[in-house]
Amino acid sequence: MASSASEALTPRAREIVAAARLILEQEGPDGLSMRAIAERLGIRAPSLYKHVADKETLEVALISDGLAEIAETFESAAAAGDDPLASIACAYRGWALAHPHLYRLMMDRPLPRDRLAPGLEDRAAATVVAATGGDPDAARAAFAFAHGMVVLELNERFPPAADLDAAWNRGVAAFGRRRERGSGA
Amino acid sequence: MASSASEALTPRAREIVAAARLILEQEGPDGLSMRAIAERLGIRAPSLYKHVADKETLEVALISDGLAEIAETFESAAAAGDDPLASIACAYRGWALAHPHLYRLMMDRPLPRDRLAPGLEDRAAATVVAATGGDPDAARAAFAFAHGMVVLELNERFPPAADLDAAWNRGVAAFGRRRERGSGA
DNA sequence: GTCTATACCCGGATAGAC
DNA sequence: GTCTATCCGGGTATAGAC
Repeated sequence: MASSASEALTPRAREIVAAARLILEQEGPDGLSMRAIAERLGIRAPSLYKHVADKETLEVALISDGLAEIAETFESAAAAGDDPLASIACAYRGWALAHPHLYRLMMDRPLPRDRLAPGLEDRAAATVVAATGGDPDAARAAFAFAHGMVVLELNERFPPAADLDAAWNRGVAAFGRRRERGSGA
Repeated sequence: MASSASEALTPRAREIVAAARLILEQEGPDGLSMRAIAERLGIRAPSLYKHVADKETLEVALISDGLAEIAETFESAAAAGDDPLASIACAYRGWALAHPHLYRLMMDRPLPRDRLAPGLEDRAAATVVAATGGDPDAARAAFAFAHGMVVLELNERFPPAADLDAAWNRGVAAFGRRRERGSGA
């Protein structure tokens, strides 16, 4: 199943993307230079340009891979528990905290929609919409809440003593599908 | 009333901060170089260092000023309408959309708490806590929601057709103080 | 308080040899 | 496909003259 945009790249280019990701996750965005990527592969920076057009292409590949991973994570989470929105929220937070620099790279700018695999963005969104009972306003509000919580947590914006789990629960409860009488199926 | 941290700076330093703010708001963070600031003031970059220690000090001043403005905005909003949380949310969104680059400078990193005027952060937070009926979890969730909405809107993350006002209303309703029977006073 | 000159670092990217 | 050499741009910041 082709879920990663970097699969359209040559094998060598995929190695370069993989090296870039390691550097990004370990050293942050300031460490992600073409020179550093080349060094990790044991070559010189100019050689990279035989395989990748430019740095921006590399970043698009990283963003695309991250999006695909989030979509997969959402689908697993939604299928797992009896409270899809809570499961998705938990998965979202977990993924973001596990990949802070990649998460920021993905979120801190407009999506390069014209360079992503078609349907990728919708795939991630669909599970959230479903979990909010098909209400797009609630889905967007829930997305905003989750992103806000994650990014404020990453940026150490809350007081150290703050109970972030409680705040998460408060938000998830606010946007969850209203339980219907009887079965939800 | 001393609400702005840059009031502790010399008059010339405040002129520099003002120039920096104009550049930041008009050209974004990449345009905010010491050279550009100096040029706007009709001097050379090295001269700035007679008045300001370094660039980071300048950024702290910008952040501090922005925080003070937000706190003032919140206080006015909370006092104005009959639904404080909705008023604050509206003020928050309005301020952020009016100052996108400054907003990001303020939010995209940990707060330099040790370099801010004491009580400044709490002052902004207090109105939100009050508007959520004193529930800190709800206040944090509301903060996260508002920040998420604003930053996703700034980053053009929602579909162009999305009704963001509706999403805002959905979130504000979710975190607002539960109306008590009779009067709220 | 401003200047010139400059040190020192970094980055992305290209040309052309091998 | 990799290399060396290099271009060209940018940035913060300091030294020392005036």
